[in-house]
Amino acid sequence: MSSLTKVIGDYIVTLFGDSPKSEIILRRKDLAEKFGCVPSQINYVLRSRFSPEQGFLIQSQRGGHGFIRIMQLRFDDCGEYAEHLEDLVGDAISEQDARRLMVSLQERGVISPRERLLVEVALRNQEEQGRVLFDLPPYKRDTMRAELLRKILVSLAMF
Amino acid sequence: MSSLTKVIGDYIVTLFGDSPKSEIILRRKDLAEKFGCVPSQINYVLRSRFSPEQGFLIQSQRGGHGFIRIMQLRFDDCGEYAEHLEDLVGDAISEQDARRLMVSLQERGVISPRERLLVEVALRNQEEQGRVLFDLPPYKRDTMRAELLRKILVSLAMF
DNA sequence: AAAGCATGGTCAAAATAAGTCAATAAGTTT
DNA sequence: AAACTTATTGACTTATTTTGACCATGCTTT
Repeated sequence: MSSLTKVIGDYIVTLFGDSPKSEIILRRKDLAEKFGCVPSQINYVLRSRFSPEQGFLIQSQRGGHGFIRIMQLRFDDCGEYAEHLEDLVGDAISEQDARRLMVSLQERGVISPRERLLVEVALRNQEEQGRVLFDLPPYKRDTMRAELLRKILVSLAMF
Repeated sequence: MSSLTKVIGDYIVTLFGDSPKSEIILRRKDLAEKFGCVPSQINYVLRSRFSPEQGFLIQSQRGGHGFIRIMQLRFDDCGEYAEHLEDLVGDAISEQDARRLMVSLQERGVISPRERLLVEVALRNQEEQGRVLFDLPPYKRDTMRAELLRKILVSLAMF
């Protein structure tokens, strides 16, 4: 039993396959018509299968000549590496270990210096807000750090 | 199947490309005639595609020998550019506006697609935690989003 | 200086198309 | 079968483009 969501998701994936391009453009209305569903179902498909966490970026425009553009930023066979990274980060990670990991990833060319800077800024920001705004205990901050780091690394796990 | 607005916008961009100058001058009436539209459509193109947020400044003059001058903003040093970015983000920014800004920055080559992906993941993570974990009101989330985005963009601008 | 013509600006309506949200429904897991 | 997760729907909201009527401004010619 295949859900409509899966069918539509698979169809979108084939659109990527047809050309070597890593970007496709759709009309929400047309897609909905093609699969005989309400337009908002397309939003659900996109939200559940083509999120940034899954390596896709979406850009859309409403109104006249509206469109939905989906960009794929990820190789398909990097699942193993992503899993490995998830293991490395784990459920909780200290500030120090996080930094060590980032340094190592940068040295191995997995991420660029700018990307590392970006991640560090994001982590520090979260850390500071957790401490100052919500007075979170250290362990909670470690798990939240791990969560953010995992999401970021998995989404970047390509190349 | 491009909108007229996009066609005209693209045409204007080619005008910049033709000369090394960072400034062009045109006649609203002539442009409207060239593309077979009402003159006010040109105003719409300018408002929607050549705003200060998108790196352009516009001067115009009515009457006899009226004209429209479009200037491309350029920044001489990183600090200035960082300041500009901070202004663009402001104290609070919606999810949509943040995404629009990222798209525009990526299209202008200020950030790479990977960097944009990374920022989106970080923003979405913060958004979700603010909503689910702390039940923050929308405005608070907008200010926190602005804070994170400002930190990230400024740090990248300095790099 | 006034009148007239040549430009550009503003605003709002109409047409079009996408997004959100919450109520159900349908599957899955325990 | 209860609880939980995932999928489906549709009413309502928001955004973009196109068009046109009306307004403002600045040369040019009297």
